[in-house]
Amino acid sequence: MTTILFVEDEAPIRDLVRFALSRAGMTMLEAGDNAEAERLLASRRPDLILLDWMLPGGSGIELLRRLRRNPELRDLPVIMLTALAEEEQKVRGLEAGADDYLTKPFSPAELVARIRAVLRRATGADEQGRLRFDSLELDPATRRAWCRGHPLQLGPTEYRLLHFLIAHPGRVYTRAQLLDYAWPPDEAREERTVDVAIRRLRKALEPHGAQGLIQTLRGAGYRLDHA
Amino acid sequence: MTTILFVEDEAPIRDLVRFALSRAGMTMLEAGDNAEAERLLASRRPDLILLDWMLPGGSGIELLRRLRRNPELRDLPVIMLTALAEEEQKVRGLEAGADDYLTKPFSPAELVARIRAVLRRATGADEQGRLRFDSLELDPATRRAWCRGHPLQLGPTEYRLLHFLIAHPGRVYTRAQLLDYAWPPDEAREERTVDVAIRRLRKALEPHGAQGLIQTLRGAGYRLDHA
DNA sequence: CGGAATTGTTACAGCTTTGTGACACCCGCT
DNA sequence: AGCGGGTGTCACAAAGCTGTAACAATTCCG
Repeated sequence: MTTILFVEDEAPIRDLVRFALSRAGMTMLEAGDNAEAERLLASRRPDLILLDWMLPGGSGIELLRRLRRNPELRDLPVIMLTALAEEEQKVRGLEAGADDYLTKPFSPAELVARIRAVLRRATGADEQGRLRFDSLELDPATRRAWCRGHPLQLGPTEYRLLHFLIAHPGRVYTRAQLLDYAWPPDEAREERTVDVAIRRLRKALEPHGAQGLIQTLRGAGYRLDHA
Repeated sequence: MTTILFVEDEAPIRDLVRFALSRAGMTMLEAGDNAEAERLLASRRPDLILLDWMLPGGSGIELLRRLRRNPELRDLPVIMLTALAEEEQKVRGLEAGADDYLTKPFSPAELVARIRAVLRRATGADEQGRLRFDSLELDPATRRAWCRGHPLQLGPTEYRLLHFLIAHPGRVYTRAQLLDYAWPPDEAREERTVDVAIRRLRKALEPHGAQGLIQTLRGAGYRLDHA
């Protein structure tokens, strides 16, 4: 489920956007100001941040700057919301690292379209929101995955792991990173847990002729890459 | 047959639109004001609402807001009609959740094009406004549902749940989302409530040979999909 | 070549999640 | 007030996953 954090002080606009998002199959986290947003980000990680420019107690750009300095949150796509009269600030927003901007007033369809576009850029999904790599395909909306067109039977952990890997193909991740990114953030887990999950995932791919896609880098971690 | 509800107080414009729609193979329901529109919506479900901004006895936006709060009607696409002089109000229409708007005067071709575009984006109901998936069929207008032609005996909750699922087939929804979308928005409910409702719905489908249509995704939620 | 470190593989116990039936409550109807 | 259908919650049963440990295989390095 795609989760959007909306930082906006006016409640009616929040309601409206929540409605538009829910119709598009997304859920919304809300924050009324920067402080609240940061509190929220400490515990939850949305897929995208929708940030109003004008906020009580510090403008949105401040939050944006702080985000970009935080290694954990740096990759979060941000869409800035500006009123028509604030045209010039839009520029500053983009300079500060926003991925896109939207001028109020906007249509729900436009909002959703922008969000999808930005997310597509950020995650490498195609027009339908599907992720693809080599002979693999994964659809977050239906929570299904295929290999050469054959549906894969994946448990929750295997699915999350494949989802993460396919969204970041080619990169090497240590076991610790994978535990961070593809596991629920609850408690501590043995690093070898990852090995077993990788094994289970490989086993699920094998019967469909996808060998060697998940590579081991001795001493470093794992990587999804062409065989 | 696509049915459009046109809420508009000026008869000449109604005639004009009725003509344009009939040439495009659509039928039109008419209402002169909000009250009449709501009376109509109680018994019939159009595929789209064409809503004039200026109405005697309450502006169109009021109806729009009330629509959006009604779970049964929330998915109905709405196109707002505004006069050129009301340009700025169009903004408010979109903010209230209209899917598109049209500025008077407009050409018949433009009207039909907008309607088609919006309908394409909206849910996949057929010409009679019925929803279908696999062996299931559901008619929002009469609030009835069938499985392989056999009428289903559903309580209100089961009906709303099936309605939502069949309108969004294939997608996975968490228990929290289902509570949001298929339950009255009153108060808090236990998430396990969804399990029980799903169970009751499954039980209602079973006798008619529809097993496995409602799938459980461990750790994620439920999904309506081909077995 | 031998040993150490790293990773692959398997099995299993425990735990979390879900299915299921029962029950009490609410509400509209008679 | 009594009745009955519908709904939310709880408790228990069942199923499915997952983490861990233990052992095998592989790689690395001297």
